[in-house]
Amino acid sequence: MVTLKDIAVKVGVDVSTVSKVLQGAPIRISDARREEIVRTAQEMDYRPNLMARGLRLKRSNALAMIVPTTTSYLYPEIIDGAEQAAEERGYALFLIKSQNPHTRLLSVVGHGRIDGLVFADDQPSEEVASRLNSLDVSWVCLNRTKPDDHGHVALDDEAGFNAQAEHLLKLGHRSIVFVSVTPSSYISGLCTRMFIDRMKKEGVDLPQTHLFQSEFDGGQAADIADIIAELSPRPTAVAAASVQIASRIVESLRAKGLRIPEDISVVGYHDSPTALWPPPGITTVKMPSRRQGYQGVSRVIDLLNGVHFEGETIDERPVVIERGTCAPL
Amino acid sequence: MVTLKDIAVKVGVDVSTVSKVLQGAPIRISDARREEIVRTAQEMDYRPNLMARGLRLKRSNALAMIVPTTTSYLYPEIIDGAEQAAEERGYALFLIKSQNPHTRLLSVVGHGRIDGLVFADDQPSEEVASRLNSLDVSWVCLNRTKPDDHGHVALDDEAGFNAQAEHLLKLGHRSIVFVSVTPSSYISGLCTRMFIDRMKKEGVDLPQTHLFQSEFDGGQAADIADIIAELSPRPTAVAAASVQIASRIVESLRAKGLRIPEDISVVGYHDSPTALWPPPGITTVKMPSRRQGYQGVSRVIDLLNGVHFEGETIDERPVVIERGTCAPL
DNA sequence: TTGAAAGCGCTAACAC
DNA sequence: GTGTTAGCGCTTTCAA
Repeated sequence: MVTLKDIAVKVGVDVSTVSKVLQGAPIRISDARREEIVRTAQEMDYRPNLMARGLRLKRSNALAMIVPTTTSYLYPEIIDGAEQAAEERGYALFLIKSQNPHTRLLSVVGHGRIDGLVFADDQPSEEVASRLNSLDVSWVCLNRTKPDDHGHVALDDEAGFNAQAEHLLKLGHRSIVFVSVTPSSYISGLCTRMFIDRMKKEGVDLPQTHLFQSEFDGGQAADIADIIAELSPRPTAVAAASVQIASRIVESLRAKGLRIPEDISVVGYHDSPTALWPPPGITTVKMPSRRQGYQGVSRVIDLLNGVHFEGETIDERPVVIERGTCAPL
Repeated sequence: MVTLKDIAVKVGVDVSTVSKVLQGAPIRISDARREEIVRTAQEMDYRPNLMARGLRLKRSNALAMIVPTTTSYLYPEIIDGAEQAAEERGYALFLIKSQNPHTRLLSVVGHGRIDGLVFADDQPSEEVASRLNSLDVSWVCLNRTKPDDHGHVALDDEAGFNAQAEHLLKLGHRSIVFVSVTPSSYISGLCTRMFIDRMKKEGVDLPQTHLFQSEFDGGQAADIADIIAELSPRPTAVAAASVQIASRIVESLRAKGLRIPEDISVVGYHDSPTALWPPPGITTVKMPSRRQGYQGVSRVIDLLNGVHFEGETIDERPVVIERGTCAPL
């Protein structure tokens, strides 16, 4: 392992000089010296000892993002955004599989090993949260279980479900089914309301018989599709709060002999590889998940630098990705 | 932040004494003292500074596992096993999303931040491998692209495809299709051969027309199912090298009006949540992936402790999970 | 322009 | 039984 001292000895200067030069600190030094130091460091493949630096600076320059066990298809995008932000700001980003309770998390994050955390899935319990604070670990959540919690980086689901509703309305649909997700966050519990409200503005009422609930991964979607197929009069469109649900519904309705989108239009929510099945894919509302990951990391780093932060909603516009499961009435 | 010194001052002893007591080192000290030190540490919620310890010991006690971008369904099991091993041996385990090339990996692993790596997906390039070695980072791979590479923790796919073949043979099938995966590792390139060899032992020959290749995630499976359905005489069983492929084939064959398993039996490879679709799920060969993750981490830790390691094949037996897509001829 | 020195929190060899 | 001491590699203040 090559240290600052090795370089210092080789060049014939003091370690502190090498340290300053390598950091690009604004010191006055002859260009020749500076160049020689930099070159020598490269030649020797010098890599700073992060433990020593961390001990001195009380900073590890490492972040971790907690992601769920189930390989839910939203996370690759979030992770990509998060990694980009981390890289841009010179931080290392690790992933930790989320587990409940988060007790093991504390020993992994440890003391000084990780500067900040992004909870991409669930949220820390009161106890874990206060331990994190006492360990001086900054953290933000991407999901919300309560409206007024510790700083969050949330998606604008109101805009998302608005966009979904508008897409169907624009195509002329008025007899619509909405399949929400089992509440797992503050927002998912409200999605039915958001969708209904937007519909009501257009004078479209959704009766109770047109409201369903499924697991995010599409668990009960097949049963729901059975019921939808039997409704009379048959609705002309189905909006689902996840693309997995939409995908399953398309499969099930087709299996019953219904044509999608000719007989019924189907639209999902969020975009992911799942949305490509069945081919040529599900029409869906793409939310700015990548950006959410990016901002999550950015905000944690800001917190570390003393920049206060109350919470944030990503204002990038939702985009309807048309893949052929929606048609005009 | 509370340090050893804080405790030492409070109790009225030296830091080194506190250090030794808290590590449970075999020193002679009065029980009263020892008890007081331990109690005080607890009361003050002492947490060792991992940077300081790491600097001193030249060990971070942290490992990372490289997992692929695509949320392939095998990984949850591998990760679970890996985390268990890490926890048992007192290591923190982080996940890093695999990326090609691995250049960013080096800066994330840094110098001293991570003691060892498990590559769960691909393998490091020559260059990255040599950098890791020069950084004194131990590593193992779970996959193999070459037969005689740096120490691996591999699955016994020979036994796996044997078990798959035997299951179909035992049910009386003799006209069989095999769908392999696009080679991504040393083993996956050989899977067709393993299956065929086992079949040949029983006097069953697979003609070229009965051999297909698909992406691991089932990409081309629908097209392949189309061809299978038209084969004449129609084969009585399909063996696939992934459960995703099997799942897609079952769906496609059923969509064409064939009954599974009455008309054709289908068996997958590996087990995962995907195997539950379509209900009640796909009959498959479960490989010891959990164990593979566990051993991967164990071996890295062994390497760190100077225990040499050439490579290993998990000898836990593959198990056929019967879910109803296979029937006797 | 450059160097000396202190110290981050911890461990371990050695002294008493 | 317990304390002294040195040092891991780095940064930063202060001195020259």
